[in-house]
Amino acid sequence: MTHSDTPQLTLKRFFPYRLANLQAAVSGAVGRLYTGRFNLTHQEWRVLATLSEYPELSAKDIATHTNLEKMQVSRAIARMTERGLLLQHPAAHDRRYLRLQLTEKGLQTYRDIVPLVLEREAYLLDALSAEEQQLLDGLLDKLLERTHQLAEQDKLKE
Amino acid sequence: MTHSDTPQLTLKRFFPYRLANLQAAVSGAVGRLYTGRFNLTHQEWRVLATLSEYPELSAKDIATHTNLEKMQVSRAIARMTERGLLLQHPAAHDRRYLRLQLTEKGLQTYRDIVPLVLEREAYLLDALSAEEQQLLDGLLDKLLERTHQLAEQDKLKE
DNA sequence: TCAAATTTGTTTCACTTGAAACTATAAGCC
DNA sequence: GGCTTATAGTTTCAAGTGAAACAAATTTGA
Repeated sequence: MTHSDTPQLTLKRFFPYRLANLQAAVSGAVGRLYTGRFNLTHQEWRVLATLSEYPELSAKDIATHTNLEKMQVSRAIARMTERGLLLQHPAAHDRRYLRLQLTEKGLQTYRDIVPLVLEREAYLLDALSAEEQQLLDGLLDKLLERTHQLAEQDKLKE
Repeated sequence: MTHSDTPQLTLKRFFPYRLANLQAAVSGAVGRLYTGRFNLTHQEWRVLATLSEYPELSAKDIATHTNLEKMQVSRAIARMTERGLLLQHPAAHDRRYLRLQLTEKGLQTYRDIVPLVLEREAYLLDALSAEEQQLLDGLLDKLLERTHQLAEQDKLKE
């Protein structure tokens, strides 16, 4: 290694940068499917997908499931309710909780979108062999685990 | 496969969702290094890194190199100039162009940050074996290529 | 039992952001 | 040359965002 005061950093090879670019591109590619025709934001799509999978969650639960802030969920819910995609009822056992329920229109929207995004996901992953896909899956998990460790470390140092 | 009207989608296993979560976590982990102590935004960091690598680029060039919009670059440049991190001179041959140049303070800031982010990148990637790292690199490239194809397709359909 | 603390969800306020309009300069074309 | 078009960068304006304050309901713990 030659002598140098500053370690080398090449932005184009910097992993966080590469990951950010890929994510933005993937997010855009999938987002184009539901922002235009279905007029859903990214967050609304997540709420829709989560409620389809787990009916009658509360806003809090959705925040947990979707990695969104409770505020973003609150706003997504408000817009979706306004547009007739879901209904809110205060829960009987604890009136702080909202029981959220997709309307038929909400469910239909979900059913319309799912094939589109799955097809696009499949197209993306088709760039990889089955083995590579499985490997990628594991790599993402390992990396995510590390970010949790870093978050822990930083929290302690605060 | 059992019969079902709607193909299955499990948000937690949905690749774009997983990628978005990982990216947010990685971006956060690295961002914490320069947002707090150095008071740089994500975009300012990219501009700083790019100018360190390629001195005297124009704003347009930086936008290209960093995957930022020209507007974001314009704003980053304005803030960084104000804070004494860089200088702008109109280019002699074409006065529309800005010749951007890091000041000593800008360079020093860069030199201070580089070891921190490189260390963090290394820590993240240490979750993977050398082979896995190389593989990941290739996978990201292949996937990125696919997103370009999708962008092309969508552009034509517009 | 009832005051303090906690939890769920909303709202406010200041800041950031993106799209489009705009300014200034240069290039193309007759 | 002079008119149109294109390009670099900035500004404006409306919409989106996050942090923190807030309201309402519930739990805790003397």
